[in-house]
Amino acid sequence: MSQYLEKAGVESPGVGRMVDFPPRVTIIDEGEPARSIFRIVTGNVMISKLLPDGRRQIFEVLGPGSIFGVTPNGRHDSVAESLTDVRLTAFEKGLAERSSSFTSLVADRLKVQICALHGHAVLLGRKSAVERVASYILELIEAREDTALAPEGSVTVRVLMTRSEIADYLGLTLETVSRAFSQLKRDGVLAYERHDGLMRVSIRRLRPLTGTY
Amino acid sequence: MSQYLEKAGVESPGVGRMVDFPPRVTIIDEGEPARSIFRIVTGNVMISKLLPDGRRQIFEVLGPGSIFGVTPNGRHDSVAESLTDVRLTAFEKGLAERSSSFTSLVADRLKVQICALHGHAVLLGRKSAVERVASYILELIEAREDTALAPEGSVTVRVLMTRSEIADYLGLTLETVSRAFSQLKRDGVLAYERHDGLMRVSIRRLRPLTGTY
DNA sequence: CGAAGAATTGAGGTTAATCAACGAGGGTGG
DNA sequence: CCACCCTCGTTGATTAACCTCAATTCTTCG
Repeated sequence: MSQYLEKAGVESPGVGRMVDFPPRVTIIDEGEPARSIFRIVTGNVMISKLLPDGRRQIFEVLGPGSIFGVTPNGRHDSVAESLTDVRLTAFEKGLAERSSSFTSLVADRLKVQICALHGHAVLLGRKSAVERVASYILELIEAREDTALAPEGSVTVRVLMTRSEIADYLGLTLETVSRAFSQLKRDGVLAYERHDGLMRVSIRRLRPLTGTY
Repeated sequence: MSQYLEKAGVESPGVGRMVDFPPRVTIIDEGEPARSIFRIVTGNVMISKLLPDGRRQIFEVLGPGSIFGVTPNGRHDSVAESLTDVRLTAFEKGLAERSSSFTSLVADRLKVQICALHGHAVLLGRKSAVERVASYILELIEAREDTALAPEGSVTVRVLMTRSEIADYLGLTLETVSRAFSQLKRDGVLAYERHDGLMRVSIRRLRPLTGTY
């Protein structure tokens, strides 16, 4: 387990303890014995796997309410790392498994995750580079809290991941991701000047490019 | 729901009813309202999604003991079709959700599935064509019932899927899959003459080609 | 035996990866 | 405060992997 977990733990027995992490630190390492199940209170967490030669695949980017650290055997099969500042609730594994209300909460979340993984498999197996990036941006838009505004017009999103992280999420190289962004910009699908992650997106133009609709 | 389900149903109340399907028929269609949860007794089931333009991605091939037809909302998000002759147990959704023992069985299976989907995402996002096919064959070997024999030597496996189905599973074209098989054959990793799916595989030579170890 | 579906193989094209250079922004230390 | 460095992003040139199109063979089944 990480250093941060030990330091930041605030006991709150029976409910789970609060834990905080700074951006881009490892929360769970692959192969580690599974002691806790985590629930995201605020922030984002990336779940990934590393091949022995260094290739990485990120398969999920989780937000508030999501659960991670669940495994079939007693050992974590993937890496979890913070993308932003993160606040988590950590539940002791054995304890959590005996609570039926908790179990059904976990089961519900797993169903949502499986759904998302199915969609991501389609993206990885069957979509072109531009389709992948377009799908990614649409995902960002749909994940926003203020989901109300402008369902079909233009919206502003903040891209928190680096080009390299997006590449590892979409099964591309960072250069290809960058080129796809540039093309979408040229085509008037999205607009940005500074490299601060903020971009204005035309949903109407974006949606047809995702391959899904 | 499919025609077969209605015809073949054999009531066995409280436990779930038995249902049989011939090979390569649709068990669940995408978008269909979710009424039942299925458990495989014998045979194999493929879970896939179709893009509007016809591109298909198969993300799981399930065997005995596996569960499918579980969704977060009340609607199926993917297609389930039989690969072989299949015998299933169908559980009424509402009923199943009220049984806590059933819920925890489902949860356990979902965890295993998520694990498999993670591995498959790595394959789709980061592996070469030959690595994908090698991984696929290794998967077949590990899924066999008679898993005892020859842990490191040569084994015989039966490839049930067509090249086209394998391609849709591995995110490739059927030609690329065929070429990968041919290459593995040339390199002495596997051997076969007839196109009946039976092949002799050297696990020792196969494993290093999967990219995972 | 003929037809249809599946697998193989070849030739050529396209997409994305690789290799490489450069610019912008942010932080650190002199 | 400024120079430097480092990371991140962008873009160009080239290469490699995989896809597409096409022809041929194998297998099964009526």
